Amino acid sequence: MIRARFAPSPTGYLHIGSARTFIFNWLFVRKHHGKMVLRIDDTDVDRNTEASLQSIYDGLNWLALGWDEFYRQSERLELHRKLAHGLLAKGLAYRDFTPAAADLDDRPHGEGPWLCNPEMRALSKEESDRRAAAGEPFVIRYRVQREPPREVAFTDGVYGPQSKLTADIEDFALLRSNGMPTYHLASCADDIDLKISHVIRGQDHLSNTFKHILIFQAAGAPLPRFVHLPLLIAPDGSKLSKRKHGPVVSVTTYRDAGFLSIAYINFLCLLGWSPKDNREHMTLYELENAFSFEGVHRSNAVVNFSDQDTIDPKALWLNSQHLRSVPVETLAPLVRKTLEEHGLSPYGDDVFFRHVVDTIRTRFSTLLDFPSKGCAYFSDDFPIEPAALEKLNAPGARQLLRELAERLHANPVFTETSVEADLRQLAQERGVKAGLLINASRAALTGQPVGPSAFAVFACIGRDRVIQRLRKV
RNA sequence: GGCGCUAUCGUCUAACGGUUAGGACGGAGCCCUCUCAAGGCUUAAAUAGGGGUUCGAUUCCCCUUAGCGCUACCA
Repeated sequence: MIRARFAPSPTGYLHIGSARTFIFNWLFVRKHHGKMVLRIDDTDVDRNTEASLQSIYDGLNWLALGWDEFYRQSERLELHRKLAHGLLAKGLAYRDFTPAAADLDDRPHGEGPWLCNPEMRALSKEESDRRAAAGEPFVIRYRVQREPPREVAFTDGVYGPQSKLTADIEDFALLRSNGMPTYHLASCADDIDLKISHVIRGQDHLSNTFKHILIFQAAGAPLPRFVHLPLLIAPDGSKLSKRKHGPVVSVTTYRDAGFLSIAYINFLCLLGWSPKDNREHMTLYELENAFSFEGVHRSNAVVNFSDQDTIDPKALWLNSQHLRSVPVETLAPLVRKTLEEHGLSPYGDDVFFRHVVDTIRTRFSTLLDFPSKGCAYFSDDFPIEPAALEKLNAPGARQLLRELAERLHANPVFTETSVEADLRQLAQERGVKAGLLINASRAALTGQPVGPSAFAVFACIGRDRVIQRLRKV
């Protein structure tokens, strides 16, 4: 049984890189009919916030992929502590009574890496027990094998065979002096307990994996398969951070920019992964079928944004692709919701609304375009753009539009073809090019010089409003 | 400093030793056309550098360089 987990820690909003990790986990699980576990890694009490937990839910809910099981590490602390004390009892870990370094610079370094505090590592059991009983604070550290050093090895699902000597691994902490587990301990203890078969996470954990393997082995647990994903980075090669790059890195930014979640998912999948057959615009179903770790890259991928353009152009392009290709039944409710958020409500019934959405969506690239560029389709109160005004100011245009209004009024039939016939006939009678009337009509009806075929516009605005708008030009 | 990972157009990527190094976004141009998109076509744009191995290297090996990660009682 395939069991994968996504384990964010609530120390910030849902990060774009985390979202991609979640998506890759999800795709892998779904493809193999496994279970997706959402686990909140909240063992760092000082940095956890309710707000970031909420942001994680907001982001994940928007992606709408779902998960099968849910856990919070803070509710499983006994399990973690039990493992740490078990290792202590077996001599595989030891107490370190050295006070925590207040400053990172206090750490001993320079010549080679810091490996351990030999005095503490050598403390006798009796001495260690005595000092602990006396109430002296301590951290529990894993006792990494030193003499002789041995090789720790595993095969990564993306990066292939990996190995490291224990001589290069420091005696890392398992349990803090405040009794809280460290990330390494909690993560492994839970992965063991939750029977995680595949640990799929960011490449920043690749070197940590050796420590994790040591914990798994000490606990006598079978190793899961480890799969590391290349990181998402900024155009300057630095890692994406909110402080430096602003809201670009937050998932909700894309949601609020009018993205379809499938487009965002599609975009993220293409960062560090490829179906290898030149497909780019893919449905969720297609992604699910195409996904495999074979196609995952080993180098980091740049999210291409700038100060002026905070959205990656390819993401925008994919959004416009999905906007015009998702079933209109799927799109219409999203558009309706967006309109409502902007104080607009569609004319007519559902069928008519869908027709309008279907007509105008082909030249939009985000949901936000519906209330802005599409304003005239949902409200009588729309701005006239300067370029549209020019079309209206063409010689004779306004007069002809008013005449057209009366022709349409006189004709009980109102369809794209009937309107076209009426308009062309009028143009011919008055000796003007149809294009003049066509462009002026679009300008009058929508306030814009650009848009769908003018006759489609007539149909989308509706007979009564068309006549009303043309009469008052 | 130590250990590890990585390196193809501006960006995302394809090419599992033999290709005129392919596609996409973005750029430029053309076509289509009632406008604007879309769509179609064309075009500019890349194998970090140096050594090997090989008949032949984007591809395999080594070195250099650059970037990234870990090196915390953060995750």
